[in-house]
Amino acid sequence: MDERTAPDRAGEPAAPDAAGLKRRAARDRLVRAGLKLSAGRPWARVKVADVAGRAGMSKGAFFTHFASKDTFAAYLLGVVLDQLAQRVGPMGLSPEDAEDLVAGVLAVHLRFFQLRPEAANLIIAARELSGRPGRRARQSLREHLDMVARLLRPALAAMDQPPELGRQLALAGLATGCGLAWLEPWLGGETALPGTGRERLARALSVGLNRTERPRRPVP
Amino acid sequence: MDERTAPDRAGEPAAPDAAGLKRRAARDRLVRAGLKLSAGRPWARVKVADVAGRAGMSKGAFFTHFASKDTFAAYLLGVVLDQLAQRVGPMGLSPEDAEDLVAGVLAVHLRFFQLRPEAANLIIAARELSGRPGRRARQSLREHLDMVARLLRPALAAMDQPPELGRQLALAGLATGCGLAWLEPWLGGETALPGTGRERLARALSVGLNRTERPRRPVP
Amino acid sequence: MDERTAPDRAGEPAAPDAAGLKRRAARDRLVRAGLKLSAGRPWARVKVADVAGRAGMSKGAFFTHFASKDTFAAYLLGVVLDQLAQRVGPMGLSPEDAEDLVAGVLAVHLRFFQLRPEAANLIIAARELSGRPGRRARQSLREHLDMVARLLRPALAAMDQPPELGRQLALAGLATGCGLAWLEPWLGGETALPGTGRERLARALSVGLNRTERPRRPVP
Amino acid sequence: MDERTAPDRAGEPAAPDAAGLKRRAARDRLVRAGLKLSAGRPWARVKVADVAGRAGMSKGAFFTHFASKDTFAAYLLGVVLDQLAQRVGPMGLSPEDAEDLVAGVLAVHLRFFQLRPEAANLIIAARELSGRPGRRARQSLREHLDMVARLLRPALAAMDQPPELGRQLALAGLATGCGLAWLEPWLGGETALPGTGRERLARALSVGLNRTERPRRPVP
DNA sequence: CATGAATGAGTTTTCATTCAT
DNA sequence: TATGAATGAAAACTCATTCAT
Repeated sequence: MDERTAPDRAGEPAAPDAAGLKRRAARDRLVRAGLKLSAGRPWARVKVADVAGRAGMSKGAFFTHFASKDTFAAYLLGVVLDQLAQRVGPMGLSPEDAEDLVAGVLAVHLRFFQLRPEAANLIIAARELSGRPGRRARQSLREHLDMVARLLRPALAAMDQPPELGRQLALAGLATGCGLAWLEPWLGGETALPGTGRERLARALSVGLNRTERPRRPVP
Repeated sequence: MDERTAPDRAGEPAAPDAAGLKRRAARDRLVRAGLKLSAGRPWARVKVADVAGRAGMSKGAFFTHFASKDTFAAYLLGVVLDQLAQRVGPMGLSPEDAEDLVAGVLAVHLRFFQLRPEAANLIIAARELSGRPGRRARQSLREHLDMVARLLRPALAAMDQPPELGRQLALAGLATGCGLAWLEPWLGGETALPGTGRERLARALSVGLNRTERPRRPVP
Repeated sequence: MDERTAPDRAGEPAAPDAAGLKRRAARDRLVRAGLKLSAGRPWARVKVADVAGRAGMSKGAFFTHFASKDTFAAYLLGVVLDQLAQRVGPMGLSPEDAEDLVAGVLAVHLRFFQLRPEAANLIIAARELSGRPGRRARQSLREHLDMVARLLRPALAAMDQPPELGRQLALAGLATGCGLAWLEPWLGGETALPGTGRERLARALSVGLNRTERPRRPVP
Repeated sequence: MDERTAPDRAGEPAAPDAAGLKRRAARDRLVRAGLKLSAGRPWARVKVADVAGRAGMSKGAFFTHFASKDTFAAYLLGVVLDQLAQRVGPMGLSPEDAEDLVAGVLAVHLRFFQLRPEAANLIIAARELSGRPGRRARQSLREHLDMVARLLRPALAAMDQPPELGRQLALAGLATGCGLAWLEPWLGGETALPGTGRERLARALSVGLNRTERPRRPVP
């Protein structure tokens, strides 16, 4: 499913013997089940028993793969952020136009959460994580923001915008996509952004950034 | 605290006698306690006992004011949306410039959730409400969006934008503010939008809407 | 409503002044409300607040009339047993035929509980009463049984049956009426005794008693 | 304890392995504990924690066996009705004399509730069950009445009584036994039917039915 | 390793009763 | 005396986690 190594469990020998492969397959089934289930309900309503059941194993087996439900949540968050990164990353390869790049990156964020409501639910859930899983979740998000910021840096420079704006835009993309992800379906059809709504938003923001008079940097 | 009438309990005669005032004061203490506590933690971690305790009364007394924790949540959501409306409403009175109005309305939304994290938590919590409180919460939010859309209509017309965009912008403001409200504090200082970040975002969006080529309406 | 004196409260001066009359009227309203409400639901589901409300007064006022809900229950039981006695008592005046008398007394019991489901509910509730109200409830029932036994004595003698049978028949009448009272409506129409079912049962029992060979008294 | 299958929990494979047997034993301990406790107090005063404790397990374990206290009540009712049926059923095998059969069936009912006060408490409790457990409880009782009615049919025919009387007699037996079950012990020794009292009642009713002039069927 | 039964802390809600006004 | 707001002791139920088999 992905290249991440086991989350909190003792360090699985890399030995790709039959047993090891089976085990990895089982873990992937758990991950898929976890994502599927958290797409439709808040994380607190996702039961370990349901995840295990849908993955075709017992509750006990779940805990041989993940030390706790929290650990699992942090792991899932990492997985979805990886998937998001895989959509965002390639955009940096063709930076023909600064406005396009910014708009594109934002739009990808907004669309991603629409397609993957589990991402929003997991980010919301992350705030309840404490201890190591909490730190890990935070870490995953920070890394994502950094990655996006790096990606946007040349575009922002071309727009004559300060480089800090990169992280802020990434954060805004995450926050907006995430917020829309549960507000829209919950409020019901007529209150949703139409198919092109997200693109328009992203482009408008990008255009606006490019054409607004530059903010005067505060003198420190 | 506010002019809303009692939520689900029998219809408090308007009699503003001593007892009535005391009761209303007690209810307001509950509301304040509820808002305070839900500012710092997700709604599920707000215990009725804590709310009542902080309001200086017993658990039982809480239930003489609100029929259930869910009812209380829906009521609190109504309260914060009212407060938000009180900040947004007056902006419509001085619509000198379309761009300014749109930017202002958005900025107010973004700032509001920063100052009132409980608003974000309550909106998130609303999704878990079922039955009457759930319907009520949805209703409150829809009404808020309608109000904002009405307010923005002239500005959007001046920008030659379709009127539907009003609701979508309101939704985006809510979603973004809401998302930022818990992502920022949780991710920690360096990852936050600086004081002026929200304004810049709001203005850029407004400017962008005004200067982007108009979306070609799909021919039905 | 009835001639019973106040249940557990200090001894109301017999003075029938205006205030006293009003108070007695209020108490009667409580009694009527209590009977009405306990007709439709088990006693545990009858709320003091509902009784008081239906009687047009506050919960607090209720407790100036009855020391506790238990006291109230015991009192209501006394009231319904009085009413039952008023139907049974006169039958003793025309003891033309022994079989008829026994059958009649039984039939009255069976029919009474059909018309007054609250009687059954109150008897069931009585078992949960403790302390003084419990003793009082038991006392009321015992007195009723004694009364019926006294009434039946001549008839039983004529049938050449032992006098103890009187109390036992009374008990059986109570038990059967009471049991039918909640089984029939709960099981639904087709499982009910038809209108004449109770009479037939009562008469058959009476006839049977008269024509069965006498039980040989156990030699002590 | 009995052959009934699990009540509302997933359908226990018939696998009679060690674990399965242990589990079934645990459930039986719960059932025994439930019956024991409800023999001495009304169902509402039977606490899940007590039942579980007496069965040697935790509250939580109880809920792995029964979905709710209501489900448990309905199940217990089924168990006692089964036990009653096991006493009544065999009587139909030696129908030498109609009067004897009717008297016997009634007497068994009356005695059963004397020995098993929990039966009466559970029947009373059944009226408060709602939803599926409520329907199930009703169903159990109706089936019992049908069974008894079937059993009595030949005897009633021999007595030249209408067949509907079967169900009515069953109902009367249930109601009387049930009523006596809590009235007698509660009223105290002297007010009880002596050991032979129930038999006499049953026989008298049977004799009476056989010798009373037949009710004239109403002309429709 | 896998299983799934058992655990038990934690939370909402009800309602008879009290008592200040 | 009347009111009705406040009290607080219950009690059912959930579910992540453990552990004997």
